[in-house]
Amino acid sequence: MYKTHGCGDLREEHIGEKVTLAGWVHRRRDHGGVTFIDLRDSSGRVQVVFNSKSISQTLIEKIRLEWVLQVTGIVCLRPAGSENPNLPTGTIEVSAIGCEILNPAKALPFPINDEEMIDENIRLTYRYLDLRRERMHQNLILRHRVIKFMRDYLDAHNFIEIETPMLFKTTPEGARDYLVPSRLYPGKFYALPQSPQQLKQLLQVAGFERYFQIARCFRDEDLRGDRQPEFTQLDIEMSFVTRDDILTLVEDLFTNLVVSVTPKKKLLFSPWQILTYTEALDRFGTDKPDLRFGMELHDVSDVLKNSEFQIFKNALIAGEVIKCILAPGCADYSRKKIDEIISFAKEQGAKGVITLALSPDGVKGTLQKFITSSEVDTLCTQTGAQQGDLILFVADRKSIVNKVLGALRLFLRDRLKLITSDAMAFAWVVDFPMFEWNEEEKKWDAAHHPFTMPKKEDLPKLDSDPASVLSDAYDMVCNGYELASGSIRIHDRAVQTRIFQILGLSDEEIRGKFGHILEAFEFGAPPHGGIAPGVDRLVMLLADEVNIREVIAFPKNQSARDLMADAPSSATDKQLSELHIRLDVSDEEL
RNA sequence: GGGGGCGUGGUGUAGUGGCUUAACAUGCGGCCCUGUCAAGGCCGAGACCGCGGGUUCGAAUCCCGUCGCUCCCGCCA
Repeated sequence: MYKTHGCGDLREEHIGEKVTLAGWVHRRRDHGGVTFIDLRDSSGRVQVVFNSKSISQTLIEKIRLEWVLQVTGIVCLRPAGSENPNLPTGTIEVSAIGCEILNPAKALPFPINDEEMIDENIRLTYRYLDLRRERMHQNLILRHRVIKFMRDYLDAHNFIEIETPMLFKTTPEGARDYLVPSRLYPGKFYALPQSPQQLKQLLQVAGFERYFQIARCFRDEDLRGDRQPEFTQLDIEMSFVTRDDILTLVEDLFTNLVVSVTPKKKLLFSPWQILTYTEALDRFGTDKPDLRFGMELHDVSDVLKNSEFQIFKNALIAGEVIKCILAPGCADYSRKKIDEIISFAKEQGAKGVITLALSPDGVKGTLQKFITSSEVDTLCTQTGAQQGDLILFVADRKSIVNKVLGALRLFLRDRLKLITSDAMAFAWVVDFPMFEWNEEEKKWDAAHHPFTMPKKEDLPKLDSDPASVLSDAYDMVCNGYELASGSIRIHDRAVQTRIFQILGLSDEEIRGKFGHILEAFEFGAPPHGGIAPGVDRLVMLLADEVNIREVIAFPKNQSARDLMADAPSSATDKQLSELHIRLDVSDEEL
């Protein structure tokens, strides 16, 4: 080893010891006769003092930030008054008696000893330097602890971790697959898994009643702050369980994880709330509500059913709804602030936002002239609106109203700073619809995925009224993010085949794409179900980050490129020819 | 595929029609300095303001296009 101790591990108990350290120059303070260097390694930092005649002064003067040094010295108590209370090693220092430069460093493209926000382009190009920074170190250490906790917990609960292949099979449903061309089979492709869904179900057929995996998943869709093309799930599947068995286990896992890994986080609900999908949409306008604050949506179609206000009147005649949220204490909002709200709502798909301000000198806003005082009274009673509140109405189809007000709720959350830091509001959303109508392709899509078990009581409605069929699917949500999605699965060939048919797959496609799993169901498949919490998103929340790139060592940028390695990149003609691939792109595109 | 924001020395910012020979901090190079911890002091190098076109007597600044990054919508079973 190049070192006897970690820089950050030295304490007063080491005083008098001769130690050898190795690490990076975090900061240097050159006073001419004496030079201080803060040496950093993965354990932390310590101040090294160079004032001995035994070390060449010209050598020390050359040293710059991020050079890699090996330093031998004596651990000393710092002179009285020169302690640094901001450093765990602040009461001691290492008086150098020898120093070797292991590797110098060029001038850095951006500072490492500083948490200044740097352009993402540059950070990602020099990701290995970005990761040297304290914040990224802490994030990746946190990620490690989270994953270790999951493994330990599940191991203690008799789960078996099993790896499943990355090279698997493309499926017709779901996200766009990443395809991998096959050299040995011209014109054929593997697909990288969107999730190990089928494999974990087949492991249940195989008798592994409690399976888990820290599983990498791939989806070739556009990126978002909380979406990367490859991401990590804690994949869990269990046999002979009902929905509540899984919810109970996962709730216990996550509750203990947060308490133990990030004790400063406060769990707002224990036990967690359980909302139905319909309830979540009605009350919060989304199936992944942020429950850290109230500001619920109110359906006021009834209160305003006799309104003379043309927009409301027309909406109600068309069978649409009028819903509102209250912006507390915003009755005095200026035209400009209200315009910001309206333009945000329009981006979300609203035709507009109708306002009513309950200001001390009477009601104001768009509705002022069109609302009776008894309507105002009823409105206040029903919504809890108070003097000083601004009421924001949207009238439209229910789905649009929910989407817009749900987004507006989050907009106001940030604008009005409504959230307590460190709050974690976990909840379950259950009873999702089985199918969603795909207007573009005029067919039914699986709302969760096609292996989800419809609710038993809804099975008879599969043919007559697919829209009303609910499924045994559930989401875990937290602070406005979907952190996990799961379901009880179908384990019966006939039901599974029926679902594929409703989704518009031909018998041939069903046989070709899913024959293996259908056949497996005929060999004694146990009832089973599972869930897959997203590791990146969870760590992101625990690390107080707003982008999952911050908790992934080498992420892609928003255009799905790796700026450090410059991927994706061209393949050679030889590679392509071995893969039996001819390109259909112009030279400029290459 | 669509919309918003951003793009100025290595980095972070200021400058939004003439005061600019583009400013400040930090980093970089040099000199001084024996107790600092974001050390300090002095000196110096470093950006034709993402790129292309236009308006104007005059453009970092206004307009158009384009590229890149980012956030959002679509998409994400």
